[in-house]
Amino acid sequence: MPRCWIRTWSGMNGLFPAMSQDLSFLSGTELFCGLERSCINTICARGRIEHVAKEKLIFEQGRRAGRAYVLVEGNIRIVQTGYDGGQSIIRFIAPGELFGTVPLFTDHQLPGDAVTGAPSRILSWSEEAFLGIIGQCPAIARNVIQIIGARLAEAQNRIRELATQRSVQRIAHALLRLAGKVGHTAHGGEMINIPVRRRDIAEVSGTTLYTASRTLSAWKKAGLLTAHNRHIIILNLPMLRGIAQGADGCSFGVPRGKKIPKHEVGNPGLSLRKRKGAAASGV
Amino acid sequence: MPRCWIRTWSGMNGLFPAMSQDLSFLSGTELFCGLERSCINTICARGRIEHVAKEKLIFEQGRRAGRAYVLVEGNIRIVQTGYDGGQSIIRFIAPGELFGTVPLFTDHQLPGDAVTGAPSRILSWSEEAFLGIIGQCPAIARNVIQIIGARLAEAQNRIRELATQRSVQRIAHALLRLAGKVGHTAHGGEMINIPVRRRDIAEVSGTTLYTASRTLSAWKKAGLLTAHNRHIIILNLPMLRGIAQGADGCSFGVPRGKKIPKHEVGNPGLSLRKRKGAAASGV
DNA sequence: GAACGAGGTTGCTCCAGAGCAAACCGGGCT
DNA sequence: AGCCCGGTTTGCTCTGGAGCAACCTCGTTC
Repeated sequence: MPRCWIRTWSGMNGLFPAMSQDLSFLSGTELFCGLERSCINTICARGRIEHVAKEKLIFEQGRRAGRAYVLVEGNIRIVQTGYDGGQSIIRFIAPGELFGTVPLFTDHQLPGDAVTGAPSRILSWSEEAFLGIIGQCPAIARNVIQIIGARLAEAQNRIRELATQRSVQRIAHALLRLAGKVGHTAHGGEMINIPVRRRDIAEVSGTTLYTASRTLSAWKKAGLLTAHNRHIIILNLPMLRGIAQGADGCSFGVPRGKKIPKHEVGNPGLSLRKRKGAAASGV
Repeated sequence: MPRCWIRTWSGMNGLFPAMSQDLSFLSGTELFCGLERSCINTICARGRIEHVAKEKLIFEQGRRAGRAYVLVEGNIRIVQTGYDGGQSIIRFIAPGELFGTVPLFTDHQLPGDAVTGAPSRILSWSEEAFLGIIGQCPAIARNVIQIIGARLAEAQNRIRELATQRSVQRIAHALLRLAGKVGHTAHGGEMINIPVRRRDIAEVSGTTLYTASRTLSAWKKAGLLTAHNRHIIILNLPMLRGIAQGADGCSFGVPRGKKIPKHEVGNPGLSLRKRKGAAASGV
């Protein structure tokens, strides 16, 4: 886990020129994929590095987008808030990922708040610098298209899920996506390397805190996963995949109030009337 | 309305080289925006034009993406189908729009079926040709990023809507988006220039045929819109916007079975307990 | 013009899950 | 140690809207 070794500032301070930092891992990231090291170094030198404490705001929804960001270390969530407070987590950003950059190409409106979930290191460029880089380096332009394209495909999958699946499946999908992104085998399972609250789960999967809590409780009880404070470890990945696919499995439909009639669990019969369904697994 | 003057073939036939067609309007479209005419002509000459009858499949979900398409005339819907039949309309394509192209940059998996809703003319390029064009013409590359970026932003809005709004608001949003895209003032209202079935409405707004039908019926009854066979005309745009914003307005909450207790309509009290809410209007 | 079929409407039932309240739990700070 | 506070759990209630069935409407075909 990332450790916070700098925590003297309150907001976004601690600027450094991006050189002489350990940025070698960048060559494997989505944005720099396929570029040669020297090129990456040059590009990095034109950016700057910031250290940010956890639970700090990097940028705010609705503000004018003016920089391109890459997360170097830590994690970030992008949260879109409705005019009356409804929130939805657009995505979690893991190290190596680009963020806050798309609106540079469109309406310059940042689509959500970016909030650190852990002490983080962020590399960023001014708009001019980034556009310059893109102009000079077609490989980066292509990578940007690829990144946005992949996110669009994922978003479309999420839309279909929200429209046609029930909360249990969506929560399963959310966990699987997180595991795919920041998963890390440990403690006999796949551990999600970002501290997530029940509320976060709810906001990525389009349900409520309560439903998320109940669902995870049920899964915990069933041995599908464990969770110590904000950390989730998936113990039975195949089963979770099954649930995500709509194979309601064995009455994991979250026990709620009314007892589930206990004639054999094998094939519940009721609640099998799934709604509609989902397709080609989400990205 | 587009008229089909060629209808001799059954599937995707009627190929023509893209020259000598009336493609002048392309200069105003998202992909070619900002390019000079001569450049557009050259690019078009490298593509081909196809005429397709209505309700025909242009490409199929899951197939390998191999071409970049621009709709010249007609309309198309992109439908993503779940493994068990659940469907969601990813988007409607209006003349001038790019489609089927994003996966060329990612995994080459087409995200849904493309189906014509009217006789259509389609301009398209092979993958190599399109990549060549992009490589030679940075303005096009920038336009592609912009197009995908805007769609991503819209998708994120839809996600939040699905997660936090109720069906009535989502349906209102869907209609407003359609009106914004293919709207055309006529018959004393804003007419949606694509024939949409109730089922289509349901599939863009993430609800069911029944709910969509009930909602539109209620609105029709309230004089908010009219609909002759597949054509919808919005008569009261501001009111519809209000509903989309969550201003539940005056009990347009779809009358269903139980009568709404009729103490003053002014401020219903109940059903005011909106769920959560939406933000900065969807793209 | 009769028959057909796709689409639209509507009554009825029922349940998934939203929403509230109250209790609980654990970590960090004093 | 004890308190505080954010997060979690869970019982209970209530409703939006899914899902079915029956029926209606209208455009197309024979």
